[in-house]
Amino acid sequence: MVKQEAQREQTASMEDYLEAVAMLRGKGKVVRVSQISRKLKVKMPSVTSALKKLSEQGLVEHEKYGHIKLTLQGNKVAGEVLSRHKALTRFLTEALGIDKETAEEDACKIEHVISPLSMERLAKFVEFIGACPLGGTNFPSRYEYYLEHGELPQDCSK
Amino acid sequence: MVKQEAQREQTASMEDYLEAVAMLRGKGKVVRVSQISRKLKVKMPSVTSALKKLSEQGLVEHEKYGHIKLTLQGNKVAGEVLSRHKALTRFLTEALGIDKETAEEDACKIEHVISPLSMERLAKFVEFIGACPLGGTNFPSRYEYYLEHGELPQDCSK
DNA sequence: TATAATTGTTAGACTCGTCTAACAATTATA
DNA sequence: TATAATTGTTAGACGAGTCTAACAATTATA
Repeated sequence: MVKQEAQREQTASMEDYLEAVAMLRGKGKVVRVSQISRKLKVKMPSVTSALKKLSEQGLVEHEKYGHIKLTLQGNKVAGEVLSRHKALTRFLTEALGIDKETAEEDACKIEHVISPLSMERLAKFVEFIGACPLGGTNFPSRYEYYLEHGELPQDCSK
Repeated sequence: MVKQEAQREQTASMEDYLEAVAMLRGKGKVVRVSQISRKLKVKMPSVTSALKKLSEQGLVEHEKYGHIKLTLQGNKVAGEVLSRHKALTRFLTEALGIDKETAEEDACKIEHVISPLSMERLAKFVEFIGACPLGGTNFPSRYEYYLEHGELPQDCSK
């Protein structure tokens, strides 16, 4: 059995690059340095150098002038970042009523610094107010109920 | 009339130093390099060098081996950071039920990256769920009402 | 008060992530 | 296919922020 590459914590920047690759790959086609550059608003040499670093860490496959893809490991990390991103965006738009663009920008920053606990609670919070428009009194206690039991209190109006 | 020093955007680090000075000053006494060092978990030379930079920007007064205090300008910036910090902490503890320690840590990070719009909405959100425990149906529309009119809908149960 | 302990500063190294300038490869097109 | 346009890479500079090591000032104490 081969020893697993140690799972390193990534910096905000490196998480951004991984996330960008995942997002661009989503939109069909091959991922290009120029696209990442545009998306992250950095110059191409910055992308090249980031990809080199991520390759060395086994998170990305990238050969000169060639295709860019995430390894299994890289995919995992990117997926985690992406899921934080999505939950944050939902919270900002759906709970706080922030416009899509600002929400995306904020999510892009906060996703790198928020703790797992807060992240999890935030996601549950979004689920909760989506599912339970908070009929009846005492919102906090209903939310607590949801947190504890994992399901909505009986008297949630739809 | 003397030309005002241009208001510079601060980095997360510099905001941390300003905030630390404001917080430590709050706890009575004179602010010391060693305290800031402990609070921010950096070595003393890092503090010295940050204070030098902030002095040059007119945000802090600090002479060698001497006292450390915020200028009017510095006080303003620190106050803004601090208020974001407090609102975020309240949200995390009161709305999401996060423990104080985690909430503080997260607030310390998020305060540097969140947009003014999201910040304002978050603060209002905390106010809202504090004031209005969300009796009646349809939480989002009530929150909208609050955002638009600046006061609670009539049928908020206390 | 002499000495030890603490606190603070300076100098300089290092990492990270960005950039520009120059060049190389690839792709599109005249 | 020759040439132009685009895309990508390399090399090296730079700013920000941290650190360690060495030294200096201040404060506490024997």
